[in-house]
Amino acid sequence: MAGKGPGSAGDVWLRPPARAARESPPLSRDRIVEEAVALLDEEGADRLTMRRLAERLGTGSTTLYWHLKTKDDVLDLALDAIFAAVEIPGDDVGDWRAAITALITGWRAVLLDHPWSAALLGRPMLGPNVLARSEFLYATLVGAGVAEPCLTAAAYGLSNYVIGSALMQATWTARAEQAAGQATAQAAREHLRATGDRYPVLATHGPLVADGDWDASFTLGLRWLLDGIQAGIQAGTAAAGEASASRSR
Amino acid sequence: MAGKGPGSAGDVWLRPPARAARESPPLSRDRIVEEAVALLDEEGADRLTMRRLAERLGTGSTTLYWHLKTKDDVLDLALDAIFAAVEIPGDDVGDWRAAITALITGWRAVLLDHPWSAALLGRPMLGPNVLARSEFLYATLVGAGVAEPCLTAAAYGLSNYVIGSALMQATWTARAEQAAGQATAQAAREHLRATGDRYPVLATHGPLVADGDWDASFTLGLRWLLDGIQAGIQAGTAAAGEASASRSR
DNA sequence: TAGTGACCGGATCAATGATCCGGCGGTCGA
DNA sequence: TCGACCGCCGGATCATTGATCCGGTCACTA
Repeated sequence: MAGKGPGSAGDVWLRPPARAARESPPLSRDRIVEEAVALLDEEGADRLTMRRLAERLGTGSTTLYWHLKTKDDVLDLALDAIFAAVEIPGDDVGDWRAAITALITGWRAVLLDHPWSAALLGRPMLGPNVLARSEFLYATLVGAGVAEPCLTAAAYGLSNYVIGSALMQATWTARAEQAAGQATAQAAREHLRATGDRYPVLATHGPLVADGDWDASFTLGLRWLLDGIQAGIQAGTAAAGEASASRSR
Repeated sequence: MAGKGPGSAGDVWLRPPARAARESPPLSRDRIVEEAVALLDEEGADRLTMRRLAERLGTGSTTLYWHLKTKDDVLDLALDAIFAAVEIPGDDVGDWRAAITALITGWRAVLLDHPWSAALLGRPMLGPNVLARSEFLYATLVGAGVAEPCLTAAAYGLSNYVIGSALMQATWTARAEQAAGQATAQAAREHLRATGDRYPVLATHGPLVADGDWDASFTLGLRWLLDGIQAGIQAGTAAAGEASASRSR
């Protein structure tokens, strides 16, 4: 009743302190994204709200919209931000297989470190961090001699494989501290056992019966893909050599 | 003003017709899911709301909650429902590679036919349709002689590969009639060209510069995986034979 | 004929994404 | 030195959405 309107110069105590008197810097886009990642890590994707994010930043929720257009921006930026942790192999690693293995492994580790990221993979990833790592992937493949029919297939295959693997594992793996995942996996096991007569092989050999070694399976599949790519290189060079030989003849 | 309260027996014209007089059956869970799939196909995932779904079904939104517990139920059921269209190969197909190729290809086709499904892959898939196809996958692998270290890796690798591929392609592919996807891809190309100096290889060989042949790349990667699995079989039998030989010796 | 249970929906609630519009305070030019 | 501009902030508010309360209708049965 005493107020003359929103933000009117009422009692000093009701006004926010001057910007200079605050401890925090003036809220950059980077700070928002950083806090968003922290919030996502701690509470999961469905708990990320503009209000909650603003609260953690000590600002009003509407302020965020000055730095970002929509909530999707936050998610896109957060998704790209975590890829900064993926180390791009230097020139000191051995062959191209080692380099790609290192990159893909790091990619996977990041996705699993931030389980919420798996659900966001269904959006265009055009951030600088992601692009830089894709650039390295392509460059390494090209440097290894992978030619165009196989090049796209190799890059796609590797990317899709990591993404799919991380998505699946994040779906099923229960972070030790979170009970929900455990409950889901447990219920799934139960469900499978209950209907075991309908799915005999799944009930015996399937996943979930005893969650296998994700890492080992991933590594094995990755090796298969790399073997295939390598075979493609040799076939390509052989064909090229053959062609040049026949041409010179 | 004339009404005595919600649902009170006012004018006949205001009351819904008797159930028997209606044309549609009494709204089963199956009918809801069927309509949900149609709605998702036509308008996409973000346009699926309980109200809109109920409206299409000619009922009130609250009625849906008698048949389903939450909206997630709708999504889970819809996701499983589309897999009914994946044909499980019969015994007449040739070797195990042909059978698995057929299954995986069908799996992929379904995911691409319903682009909204890609975004839902991050949830436990325990529906009967999905389980039946996973059962077939495992059974075929076991029948082909894939032993346990490779079995999990093979099943996971194949599943993850399809899922990742479909997710990526659904993200980037523009349905011809939808402008949004075209615009995104176009903007992405533009973006890549603009920052081409930072990503030289991507700008030349990368995707997006000229969207490659998704099908061919997918097929190639699938062949690599199958080759790896096949090699695993032979190595496994060789090792087993060796072990038994050394044991018998 | 009275009662039971499957099925339906208007009104309503809380949470959320997004926007309107006004306000502060530092800075820059005159 | 002063006043106008601009980058930055936020209270109040709106529309939408998922979900629930509670009462109503109807077919069927005893």
